[in-house]
Amino acid sequence: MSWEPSPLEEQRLAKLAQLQEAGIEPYPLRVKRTHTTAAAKAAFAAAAEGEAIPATVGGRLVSMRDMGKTVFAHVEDGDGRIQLFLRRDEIGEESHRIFRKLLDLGDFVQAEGTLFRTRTGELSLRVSQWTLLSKAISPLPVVKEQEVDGEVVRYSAFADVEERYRQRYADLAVNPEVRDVFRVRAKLTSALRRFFDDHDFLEVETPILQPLYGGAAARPFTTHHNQLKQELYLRISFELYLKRLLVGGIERVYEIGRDFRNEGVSYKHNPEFTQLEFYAAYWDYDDVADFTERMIAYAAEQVLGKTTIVYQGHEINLAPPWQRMTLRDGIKQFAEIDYMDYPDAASLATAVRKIGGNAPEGASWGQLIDGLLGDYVEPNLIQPTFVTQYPRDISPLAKGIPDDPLHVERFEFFIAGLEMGNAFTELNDPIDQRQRFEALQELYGKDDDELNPIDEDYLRAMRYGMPPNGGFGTGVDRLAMLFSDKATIREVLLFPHLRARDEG
RNA sequence: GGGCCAUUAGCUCAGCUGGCAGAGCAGUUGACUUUUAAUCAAUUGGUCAGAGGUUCGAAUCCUCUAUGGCCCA
Repeated sequence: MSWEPSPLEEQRLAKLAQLQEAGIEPYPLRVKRTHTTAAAKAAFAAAAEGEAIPATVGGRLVSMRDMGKTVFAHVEDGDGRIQLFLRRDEIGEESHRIFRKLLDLGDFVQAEGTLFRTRTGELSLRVSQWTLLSKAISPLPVVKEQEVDGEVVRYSAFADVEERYRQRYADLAVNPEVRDVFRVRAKLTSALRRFFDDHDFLEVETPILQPLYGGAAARPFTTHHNQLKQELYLRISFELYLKRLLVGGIERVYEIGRDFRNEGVSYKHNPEFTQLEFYAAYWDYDDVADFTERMIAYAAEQVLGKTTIVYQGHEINLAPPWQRMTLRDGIKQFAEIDYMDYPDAASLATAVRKIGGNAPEGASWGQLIDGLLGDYVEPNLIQPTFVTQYPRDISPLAKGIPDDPLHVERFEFFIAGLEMGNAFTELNDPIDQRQRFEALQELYGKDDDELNPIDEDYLRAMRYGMPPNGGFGTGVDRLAMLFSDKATIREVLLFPHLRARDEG
């Protein structure tokens, strides 16, 4: 799509030409900023009464009030805003005229002067000289603010959800609270890394382009290496690579990175999302659960300064210990079915349909149970909860519970009615693992496109001996939603996936 | 995949049972030397998402398409 200037953009292009005619470089190379807006405010606060503090600030012009011979304007930088105060008899007639006539909201400017308070008490910069830093051609949406009883009231805004995502740069430029969401997100990932680093975990990066995919039930994206003439998949999880590293002698390992799943898009799913996985040798799933609740509480403390958070109107206490229930008890409680009374898929499907539940044709026993969990249990788990002991046939990488042929040592945890993560006592028996993979092929057949191919190299690694270990995975985006009180994953992704649109 | 809703000026939105397409902000011109949603006066700006249909006449009714939102599976 090519760009046709709008009438407003034509006006600004004309101003750009006039600036150049006046000898002003609209995109200069160098900047001479001495203070951020925050530093300027701090310097003024620290100075003695009446002391003249010189400062040069730079930022985006976000408001202008032209009083004739006097102009008030606000510039915004990464730290905040400061008001500029320009008088014709102090900056010169030509400079004054150009500022009023040829600058627009959205332009970046630099202003030099001294700090003072205006009559109404606002800390401002009395400008002696200003320069243009960058001319904006396209008009940003104009957002006006007024402080009423300490509350900032916004009048007019940039609110169209689709446009905000498609033009996130404009969204960020205009809506400061959007920038805050991504500060929270960045604090979250750095807090998680710190927690792992403090517990002797090694951060690693494993292949995103993989010859085989695995570690989760999901359809992959496929791609192609031209020179090698090789089909490749974008990873759907890190699991099988991270566990290879345990074989290699790395005892505690984690990775934070991107996973890709070729599936539907929803308020909690994006085709690419950020995953956190860790594996620790000599741990079982109880150790992992203990670590998990401490990790999330630590992150909340670091990011938000407290372990009690409010999410979509629910007050949630993240401080350990979290409640724990078996999956069987959870389903008994919320769906009023004891699935152990229905030991095969057919009878369980009948029971599910009897309570009005969804039981797709061909669903396995474990898949039916997983469906009951999602439909009946998950929405009720507002306070953090570990749901433990999962059906074996949907958990091919988890170790079985002794003397229980139907269940494995696995938990998922839920907060605010959202599935937040998944963990097991990891299966480290290469013979059992092969049988599990083969059983899956048998149970789900070749027509299930969520079924992973058997990864022979992974089995080879296991045959060298894998220490007993506990593993864990969580969606970082969902944690970011939780910590920033956002109802959709798109609000915590800078550039969420949207369908392509014809732009003419 | 199904249902409901939305799409009108750069932004936020009105526009009724079909009858000249509007407001606020932004923009433009002018006034104003401490304003802050500055104010005052004047003023520009439209492929009413796209295509087709009904009608003397469609932003408005109907059909299809596109994109998005919400709910359901």
